[in-house]
Amino acid sequence: MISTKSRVPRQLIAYILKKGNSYQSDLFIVRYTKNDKHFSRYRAIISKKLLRGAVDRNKLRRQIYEIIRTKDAEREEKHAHDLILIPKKNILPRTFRQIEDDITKNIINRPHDQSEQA
RNA sequence: UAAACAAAUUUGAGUGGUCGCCUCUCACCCGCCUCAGGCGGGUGCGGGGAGGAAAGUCCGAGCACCACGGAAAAUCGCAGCCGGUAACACCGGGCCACGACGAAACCUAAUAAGAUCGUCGGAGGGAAAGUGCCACAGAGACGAUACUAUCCCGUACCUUUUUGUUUCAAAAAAGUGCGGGGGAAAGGUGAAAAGCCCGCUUCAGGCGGGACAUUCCCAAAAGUUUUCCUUCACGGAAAACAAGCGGGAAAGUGGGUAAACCCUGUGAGGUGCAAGGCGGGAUGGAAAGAUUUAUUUUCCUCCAAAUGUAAAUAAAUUUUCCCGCUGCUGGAGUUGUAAACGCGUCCGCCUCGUGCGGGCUCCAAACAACCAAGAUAGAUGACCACAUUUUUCCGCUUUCGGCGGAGAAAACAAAACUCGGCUUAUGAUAACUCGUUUAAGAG
RNA sequence: GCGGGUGUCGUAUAAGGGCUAUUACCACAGCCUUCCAAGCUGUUGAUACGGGUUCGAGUCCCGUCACCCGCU
Repeated sequence: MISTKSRVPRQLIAYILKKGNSYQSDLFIVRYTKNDKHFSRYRAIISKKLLRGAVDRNKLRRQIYEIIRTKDAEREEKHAHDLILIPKKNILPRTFRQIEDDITKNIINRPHDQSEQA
């Protein structure tokens, strides 16, 4: 789990989902915007259609936040972003290590600024 | 007594370490307002951090706002009795000619049924207010009907017999066919047959009596509640409610189905913490709708412009939500010890009873201790090591099997204002109770 | 969080409490054709699950499960 200030504030979520830029990794749909902080903020949203029980849904969200905490927690960045991660259906059979690889390679180390310029 | 199986109740998933999350108290630091102090942010020590079902949202409440002069109707529930309770569709007790299964006395040639007893279950008012439905089969399924059998009358004169006669004709009786009528005591059908039983009688209807159910009255009563008296305690008295049981009277009706409509009694105003209150409203986001202004496009008109119509975009205006605090965590609370009464159950004793004494479970006065979840796109996770169980693969040994290594799994499932129940999911391990089976022993 | 609704062969649909549960497409088999298609004939296959009421439930009542739709 990451602290409250490292998570995207609640009132920005609707705005990011509607107006933010978007791309997909192997396991996630990602929507993001720039922010004026010196660190990136994250939020994981899991659909009730993906996992029906509340226990499984809470566990997946905690694992995602745990990966972000160990790999990216409050890292200093010049151009930080607010990111929302939405898991896709093919995340279900994956182990913790496989999810960790996908987030590290495709999301945290991705140069978001280039895609904006393009 | 032991073992196995099954059910109910209680318990609710190992240990340690690293990093990390939410919240509370205290201390320190920073910033702002003000100078008692308050607000915001940060750091550190310490405390706390999901369940028996948090679930389904099926009932009952608290709490909050809105509406409201009263009554009735409609709609939606509930349904024998007493009590527990804030309340309930929950729980406990006892009742029932309510149902199922079992036992066996009496009766009987024997069986069945039946009064009785035991166990389990029961959404258990009313079918004598009315309406509807009851397939197939069957005569008939509820204002009864007329198939078979049966009785009466008429008729045919086909058959037989008798009387009579030469014969024919005629008459009577029986049988058969046809028509009309009487009529429910017999049958087979069916889940169910005009309610049941007994006696007398008729060609057949018919008559009388009994038992049960219904209503009213009377007497007593399981049980419960309240009050009073007395006592160390046991206890006693009175009043109220009282299902069912018994007696008497009336009525003179009787198939089933009300989880069919309905009738009777009884209850319910609506919305739900996203209720509601306070603050903020600077910027921004979402939704809704309208107005104004500007631009662009289309249409009408047209030489063109302006005006008008429709659409899109932008800006402004309005409302609601998004934000912070509150409601918000202490409540009909939980745990432990446990008196007395009482229900249940087991054991012993005798005078064998609605008996006495004792043990256990439940219930529970009183006392003590504790209250430490309050998140808000929603706080408990990840990794490592060890231990237990199950399982897969590989290697060694090899009769079942054992040893070593690697991997996987270890229930159902997570608060969202708070309680009381119900229902459903799961059941490692342990405890206790009841039941069944087997084995051994005793009578 | 709150509320409403629906479950019938593989698919889409019928069925006043009274059947061996209807019809069409699909599937399978046969006929027809040189072969395929079309056509004809036949077969298989279902009341979501568990109880209750009733002589008798797809239907009535209760409880689960799955799915769908609203409010927010």
